[in-house]
Amino acid sequence: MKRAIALIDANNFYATCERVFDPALWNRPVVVLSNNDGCVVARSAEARKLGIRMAEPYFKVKDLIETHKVAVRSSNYELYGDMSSRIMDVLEEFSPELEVYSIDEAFITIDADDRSNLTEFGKTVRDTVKRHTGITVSVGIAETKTLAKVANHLAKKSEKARFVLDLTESPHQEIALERTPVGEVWGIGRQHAAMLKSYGVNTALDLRNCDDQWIRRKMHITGLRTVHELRGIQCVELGASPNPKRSVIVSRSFGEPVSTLDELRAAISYYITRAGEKLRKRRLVAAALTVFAKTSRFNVDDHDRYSGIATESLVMATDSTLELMQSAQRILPGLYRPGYRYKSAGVILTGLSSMTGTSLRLWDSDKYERERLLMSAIDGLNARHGQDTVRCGLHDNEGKWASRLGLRSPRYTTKWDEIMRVR
DNA sequence: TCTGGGGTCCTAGGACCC
DNA sequence: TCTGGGGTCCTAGGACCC
Repeated sequence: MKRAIALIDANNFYATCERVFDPALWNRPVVVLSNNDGCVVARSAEARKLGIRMAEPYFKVKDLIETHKVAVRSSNYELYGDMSSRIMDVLEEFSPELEVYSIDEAFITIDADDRSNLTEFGKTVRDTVKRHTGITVSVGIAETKTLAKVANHLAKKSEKARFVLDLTESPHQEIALERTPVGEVWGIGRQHAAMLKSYGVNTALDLRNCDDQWIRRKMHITGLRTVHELRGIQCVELGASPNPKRSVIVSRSFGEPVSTLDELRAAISYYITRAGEKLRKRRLVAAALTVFAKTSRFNVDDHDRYSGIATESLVMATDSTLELMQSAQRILPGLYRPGYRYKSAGVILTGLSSMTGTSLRLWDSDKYERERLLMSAIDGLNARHGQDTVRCGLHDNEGKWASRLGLRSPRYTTKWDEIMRVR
């Protein structure tokens, strides 16, 4: 049986989520901002046309936004996450093999014996997702993930083809590759794109025709895989779903810069709390913890720039917020340097493995068992009464470091008191 | 004044071992 | 003064992704 891969990717996902719950936004351009209201991370088609670019700092486009009455929202990840899982539920019905690649896209494998039907299949997928969730998706179909990405990219630009493109037939494939700038290929970032262009490799087709040895030398094994994928040779397997996570990261940039160790302690406490919740939700334990704090990367003067990082291996892998917090507070002073204005910080948990009970603890097992009961009680209370109703630690939950989230829409689907009202 | 967050994979280089 | 070879494991940092 011949198989093909389809990439399904939501169009302007965050902006469309906002519109689904606030139909007045359909008549206006919409942008969604990142945490701390820092950058534009999603734009409706109209906002895109105004020249607002992806990842552009908000303050740089504020005037443009006001002039054109663009609707602005802070990120509402609870809402987007919930909409995302609804889309994935629909996709799962179309294929047993589903890889959720990001919040707004997924790969599925499909039976490609009857090639004439692939475009129709794509349209059915798109229509069904639209009907069940209100979200429009694009569908790109090809022999490998990288080619499916190319197909999806072109499908997005073609409302006429109703956002579906099948590239399994080779003449279409050549034309598509020729129209795709090399920097738009999945896996080719800014550095590699610039390098390739300096050698006259400008399109995806040029890249496909490059010499293997040369690619290996210039872009290592990952670059070579990309080139093979463009030739239709599958190198990037469909990930098992859900693929196990290798790290948990919680980091934020601060509302305002902070300078004292105490303020950093409070921020790190908050991040550890979030990280512990993530660990327990995924039923994982961590064997090592990293803490970092940095000044703004936009500081011009070298003397104003600093980035401190420290890692500690934990004697026993843990998911206890208390243990993680003790470790983090222990190593934080080692990376702190007075005299800097810190603009962001975070924690990284690594050495993850699944929770298999506590019987392997050689010592402190009673204490750990008590902490586990405590954690699950706290998680339960917070789930019912709201985040941080009960929390661990000595530190204040607010401060200059807290992020700004001034323009967030209600969490319509996950919070009872923010549910939509129909008058 | 104001510039996101959460991930993955790969490589180089150091520590350490026999 | 001369100064192996092969291997593993760990970490830091780069490049990339959405």
